[in-house]
Amino acid sequence: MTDPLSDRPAYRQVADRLRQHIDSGEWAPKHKLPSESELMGQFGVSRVTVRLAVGALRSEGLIVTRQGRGSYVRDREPTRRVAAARYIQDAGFAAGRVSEPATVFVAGPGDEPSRYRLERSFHEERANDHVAGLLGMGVGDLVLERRFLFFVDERPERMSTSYLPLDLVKGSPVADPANEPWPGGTIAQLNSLGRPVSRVEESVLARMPTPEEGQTLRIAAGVPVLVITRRMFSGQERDQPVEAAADIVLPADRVILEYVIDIDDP
Amino acid sequence: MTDPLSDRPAYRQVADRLRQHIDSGEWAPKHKLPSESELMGQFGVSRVTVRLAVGALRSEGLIVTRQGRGSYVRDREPTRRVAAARYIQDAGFAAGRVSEPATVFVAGPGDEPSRYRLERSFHEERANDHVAGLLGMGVGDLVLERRFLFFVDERPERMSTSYLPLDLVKGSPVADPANEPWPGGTIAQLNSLGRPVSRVEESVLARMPTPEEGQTLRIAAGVPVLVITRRMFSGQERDQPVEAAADIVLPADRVILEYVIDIDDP
DNA sequence: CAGTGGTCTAGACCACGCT
DNA sequence: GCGTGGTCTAGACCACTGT
Repeated sequence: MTDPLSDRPAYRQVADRLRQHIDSGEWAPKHKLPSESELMGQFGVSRVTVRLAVGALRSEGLIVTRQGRGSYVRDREPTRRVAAARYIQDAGFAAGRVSEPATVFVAGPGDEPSRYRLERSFHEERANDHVAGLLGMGVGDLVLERRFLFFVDERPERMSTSYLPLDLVKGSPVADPANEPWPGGTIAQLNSLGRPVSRVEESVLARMPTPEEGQTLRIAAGVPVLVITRRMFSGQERDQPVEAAADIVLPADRVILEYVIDIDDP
Repeated sequence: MTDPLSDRPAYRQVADRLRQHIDSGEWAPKHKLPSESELMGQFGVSRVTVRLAVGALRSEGLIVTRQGRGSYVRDREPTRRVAAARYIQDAGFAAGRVSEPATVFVAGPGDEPSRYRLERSFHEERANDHVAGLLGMGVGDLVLERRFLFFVDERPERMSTSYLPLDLVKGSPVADPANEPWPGGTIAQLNSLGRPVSRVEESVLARMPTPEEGQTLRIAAGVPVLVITRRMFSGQERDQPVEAAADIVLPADRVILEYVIDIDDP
């Protein structure tokens, strides 16, 4: 029963009570919540009120709801740790100092189901404001735009759009989608073009997914995306050229980003 | 008017149409949406349907709604860039090589309104699983737990809980809340204890805020938080001790994190 | 005061998932 | 078939914001 004398609206009271069960661990992940009609009876409220409460928990990312089945405490799926150190390993691989690149792709389709899978499409485009700003070039300059959709175990796990100056890659193997996935990734590709990467800059933000992102990456309600904007530089001087840039979108319930900041006394 | 023949539910059709106006830029930030009764008339649907549509846009972080006033296209507030390089600067400051720490606090209250403000509370606690794992100590070991709430221009902007091994700081100026804010932050504090920081590790995730976080940090609906888990190390060997750890919660609409990965050939 | 969104009710029909 | 959530309606009263 809800307390009609309380200032707190009924749907919040219901949400609070359900949240307690979840936060306390009494209802573990995958636990099924009472059905809407059961909640109507338990709390003596209408269906709309129950649905407001359940909707609030869904927006908080605490539960998932499936039509015809019910609402369940969200299953915290195993998260992949995405370490920035992978760039260092890829650079070592590209230079021949390390035997393995950071990410191993299984190119499939083979007889075995492939653990990793990649969709991609390449287009020549003219740089808009955003891209021109990233690459340090002029608006309207030609770039190779590459869209990738990366799966792990048939789950979409990363969506990215990458930009390369067209005059850098035109006619090279890098511009051929058939060469993807390329062992060692973009760093190895730039290395093959005679532009060894010396520095990578990433800026990270989080927001709710657009409807399209939600659909493509199969993101549940109440789950944000992490957006990484990445720039790669070669050479040691200031005002280094930007060799490549990318916007990377990751479902936030499946990844943790890891960074190491070394503090070296000079 | 909505299309009743379409498979797409009426409330989604309404949301789609409103979203178009926003995505196209036709409705700029701060633009007022039509009132619920106007939308009922324009689309020929009931109020519940209108509210479902508006609620969807709110969950996507596209609009904010204020009772008695209306719904508005969300104003993208200026974001603060939080650069990991601040640790390097703070370390330089602590070592006396750099004259300014990365962050300058105005301790207020003075006659001038303070641009930065800090609330803090210190407690001695026993490490739970999470804290023990972070600091590499045993469960139940004593730690100094410090809670900080950091404001910029009277807007809450960061909430953090920091952990230090109690035997490291007990009786030192670091354990005295009156010494906050400490120029150069935790890095300078560890330096003063004879533990110069050589490496910082951060892991970053995003999720929706808990109701408490939403209230404390004044986060609008549809805005996630970035959560940084930070560990600081001193010394050069492997199996270095963890000198300090912190969980940092940031509203995702106000910050962008920046990281640099240097790739140095050995 | 009028206009706005916030909450809530009772009732209806539909679509999906499982047995 | 039955129970589940998904969508939708008409109507009501309240709380807040501004004139």
